[in-house]
Amino acid sequence: MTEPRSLEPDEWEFWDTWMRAQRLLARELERGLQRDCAVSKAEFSVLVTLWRAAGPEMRVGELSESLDWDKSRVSHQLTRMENRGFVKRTQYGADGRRAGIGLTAEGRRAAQSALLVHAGNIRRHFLDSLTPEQASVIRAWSEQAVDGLASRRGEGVGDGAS
Amino acid sequence: MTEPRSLEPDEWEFWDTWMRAQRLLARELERGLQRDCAVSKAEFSVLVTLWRAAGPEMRVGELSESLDWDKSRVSHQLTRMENRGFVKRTQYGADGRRAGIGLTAEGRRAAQSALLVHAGNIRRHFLDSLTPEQASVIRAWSEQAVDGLASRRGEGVGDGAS
DNA sequence: CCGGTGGAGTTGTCACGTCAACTCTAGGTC
DNA sequence: GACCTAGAGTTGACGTGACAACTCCACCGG
Repeated sequence: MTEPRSLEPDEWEFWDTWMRAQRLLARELERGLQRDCAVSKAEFSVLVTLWRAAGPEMRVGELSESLDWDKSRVSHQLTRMENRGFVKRTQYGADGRRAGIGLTAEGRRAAQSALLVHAGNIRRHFLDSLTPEQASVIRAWSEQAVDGLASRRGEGVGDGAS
Repeated sequence: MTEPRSLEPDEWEFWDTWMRAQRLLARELERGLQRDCAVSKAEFSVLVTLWRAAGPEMRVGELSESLDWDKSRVSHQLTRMENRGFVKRTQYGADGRRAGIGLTAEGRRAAQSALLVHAGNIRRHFLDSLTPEQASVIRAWSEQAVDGLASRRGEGVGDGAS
């Protein structure tokens, strides 16, 4: 009974609609960001993470973990953003080559305005469309889904034994 | 009051968790497909669409519309899949160069097995994790979101004036 | 001092996705 | 017939994302 049986038409339709909704929402938000701020979704994530960070600098590893991105992905993204002038890499130790990552002035400016625009779009396209009941149900599902799926990747949750 | 004000920390957390859940779910499903069937998400979409189609052939335009993908995206994807041996392009008219798209035998085989595996994964990671209440709320949200967002792209819904 | 091992970052390669520019054909219009 | 336009498909450039191979340095044991 555990073997995969195909889905009912009803279930397929549910799944399709759900995926489609996500895609449309993501698309809309990305377009908004691109149109109003000339910033991509990936750039936005990096900008905001750096902007919200405690200090003026972050290490690539921290960024990678905080974004839950592959390290190489972060590195590639930083290269592009360095070319655009949003971030700069600085040396860490004397001769060590560990790089610190910091926002440039333009990066800070972009982060601020993008954050504002994005917040507005999230509110308009998502939060405002939810009834309180929907919000609480969806919130609950999200949390349980993250728990269930994240633990599958060895993130050290629910390890149990000390 | 319509001007974008930033989100409350509470709302940001909600949004982050929700996005994270989607990302993890999508990642898990894509990995499953890749691991068990050696087929990517994009390939899967094309395979299934062609497989479910009425006739043995489809036009690029139909595929594009059915998937809600850019035509150039479809074309690129078909080129890759043609190289992999999943689909083939055939000529349409005598000398006209409009291409018909069809599955190869291997494409049909891949479509079948991928469909089965994917269905199992969707059930395991998504459907089975939902309480009936969550299912109905999420379904309702999806539908309303698709309506709201799709109309924004001139898909001919709710145009009102004749 | 030498070799090994492991963590941090980078780089290369390839698939995916978007946009704009292009080609080819068909169907007007004169 | 010559021109023009519209639609269908393709192509190229570029940003994005995943994965594996690589470089550097630090540390550890001999």
